[in-house]
Amino acid sequence: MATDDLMSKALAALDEVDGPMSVEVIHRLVDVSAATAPMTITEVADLLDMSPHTLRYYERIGLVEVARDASGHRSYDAKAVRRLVFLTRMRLSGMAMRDLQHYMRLADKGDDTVPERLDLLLEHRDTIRRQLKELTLSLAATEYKIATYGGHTGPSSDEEA
Amino acid sequence: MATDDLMSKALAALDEVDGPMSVEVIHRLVDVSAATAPMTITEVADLLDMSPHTLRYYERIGLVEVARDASGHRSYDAKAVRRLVFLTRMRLSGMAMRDLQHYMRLADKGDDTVPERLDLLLEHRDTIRRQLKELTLSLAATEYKIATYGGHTGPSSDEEA
DNA sequence: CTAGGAGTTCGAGCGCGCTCGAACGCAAGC
DNA sequence: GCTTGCGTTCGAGCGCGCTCGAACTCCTAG
Repeated sequence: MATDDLMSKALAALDEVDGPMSVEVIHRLVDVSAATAPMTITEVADLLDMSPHTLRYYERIGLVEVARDASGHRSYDAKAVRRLVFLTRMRLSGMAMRDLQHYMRLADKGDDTVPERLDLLLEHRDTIRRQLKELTLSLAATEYKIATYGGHTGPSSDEEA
Repeated sequence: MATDDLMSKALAALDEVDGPMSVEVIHRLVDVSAATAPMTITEVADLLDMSPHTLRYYERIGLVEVARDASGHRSYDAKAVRRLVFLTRMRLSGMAMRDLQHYMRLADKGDDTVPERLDLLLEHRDTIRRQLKELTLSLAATEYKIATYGGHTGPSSDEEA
């Protein structure tokens, strides 16, 4: 089973599945750029498919700053929402909270930190690539096992190897 | 950016990275089939790149049964090692402990449970496929962001969106 | 005036998958 | 005999990323 073989298998898999929510979510995230008016916590939560609890959590660990309205309620302006979209996207792709904190501290420091941020992104990209490769192998292994079961439905020769 | 475009990008990524350890680990796992003599806990731990602590943990949550030698030390026979290889592979591919427990309970019940186990595997395969798709999108998003930074190194137009 | 609902802060708790430490057992080597 | 080293059991702790509940405030509708 050559590596290229695995690749094509993985690709085929990707084509087969029409990601029920993931794709949709990302698309939704992309479209938020149009957001203008400040939003309430529940609106943002609904938009990003997360709980208000989590939004408050993100704020308290310093990932995002959020203004308050007259009565002390959070008011998410476009910038905050955009940042949360970015955060969500990165979290979805498996970036660790501590890395996001790091990244955001840099972002808050200004444009001088762009190169450093770029480094973080490049590193993250490599991480994703590694994950992709591992998952592809896992897929192959799982499909092999499935074939073992599906191939001959007789008694298993060796009790779960 | 069409989906096929993303696909090819992901594929290219897969080709670029030569997984420093993941591939190697899997290969090693595959080759263990030759194992014959009972092994000590540290030998198995070294083989599978995990700690003795973790091996004991796997045993105590019922994933695997391990015999003891005369002085009460664990003695991993070929069957146990094979099972651990399988477990490791599945864990690496992200199967949850509770699912593995379920699967192993079934395996211990005998061949009647093969269809049910097959279902679990099929489900897991779909999970991996979904993850692959999500990661591919994440990769695209990250590369887009990188391009944003790499493209023009001037002041960021909108402070981390 | 009162009840409801949405928001607030704060600190604690949870599920996962380990990870560790303390206290002990056993066999080999000096 | 005694240390060294590898193993044992048991229960507790940890890092992550939330998740929840209690107690409170504020605004609105009836």
